[in-house]
Amino acid sequence: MDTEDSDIRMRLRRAGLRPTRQRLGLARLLFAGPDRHVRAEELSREAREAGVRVSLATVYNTLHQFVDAGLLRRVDVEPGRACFDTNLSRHHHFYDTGTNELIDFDAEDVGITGLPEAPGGKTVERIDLVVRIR
Amino acid sequence: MDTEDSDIRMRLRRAGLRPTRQRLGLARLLFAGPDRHVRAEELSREAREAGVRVSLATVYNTLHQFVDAGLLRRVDVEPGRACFDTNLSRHHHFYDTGTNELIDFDAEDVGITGLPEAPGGKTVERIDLVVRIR
DNA sequence: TCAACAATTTAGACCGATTCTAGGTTCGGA
DNA sequence: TCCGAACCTAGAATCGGTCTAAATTGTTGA
Repeated sequence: MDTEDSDIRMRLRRAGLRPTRQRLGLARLLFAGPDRHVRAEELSREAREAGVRVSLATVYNTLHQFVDAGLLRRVDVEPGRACFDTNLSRHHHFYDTGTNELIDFDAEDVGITGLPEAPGGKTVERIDLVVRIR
Repeated sequence: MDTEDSDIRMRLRRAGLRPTRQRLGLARLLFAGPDRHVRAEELSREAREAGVRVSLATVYNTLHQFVDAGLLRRVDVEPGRACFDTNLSRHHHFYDTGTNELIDFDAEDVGITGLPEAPGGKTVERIDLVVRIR
């Protein structure tokens, strides 16, 4: 898409990131289509298959820059490897401990009561709910 | 402690684990004193300092065996490394994203409503709540 | 008690995921 | 067009963790 493309360019610009060939190629893979969870190695393979020439190091760099820019969210549930989530809305996760699959669910309907104050006068940044299923 | 020691011996026995010098030494480090969070590398260092001769491989093996035996719980919040928790009661965690520190809080007072059904007819194994603070 | 055998431990090799390094490339403004 | 900063890259290095094969140690039954 052309509108999508210039949208991405603008979001990168706003984050102080030059819209390079590599970043645009990866962004297209990430943001075309529905929300998804992806790992670096996997995205690297997809890029290769789609003819986007980009090194693995750049895939890692780009994913982290996108997280810092608020284009992606990082999810830590699996031990020893990072997962990146294109869904930026308030949501939580089911985590299937058998298949290692992550499934989003909307946070709007979820209510959490009885949380204690954050210790040491710290500020709550985010609340992550992981429902482990089997 | 002597009573503590024979208690640990018994719990290991019940789990089908021989109470070896290494396992007893690590168990003493883990379970003497208040509840704690610990990583393998750290426990290995503590053992060395306490004069408990045990290889890093055995520390890893033992931690996993203790988790399987229900003596420890594994916590996954930090990317790329496992943390083990001696607190077996129902509780959740504050996670200080600045210091990487984990702080327990009781789950008894916490209420969670509006959770969707587990997808695919799966069973809910556990619900982990991580309050990220800064 | 002790032989015998399974469980355990170990050093060190190995692994996958990720980061680092150093040098070459490209972008964008003057 | 030229320059400097931002960027990309291959390959080395690192990190947490696992595996392997051989030595050691518990346990058990005679």
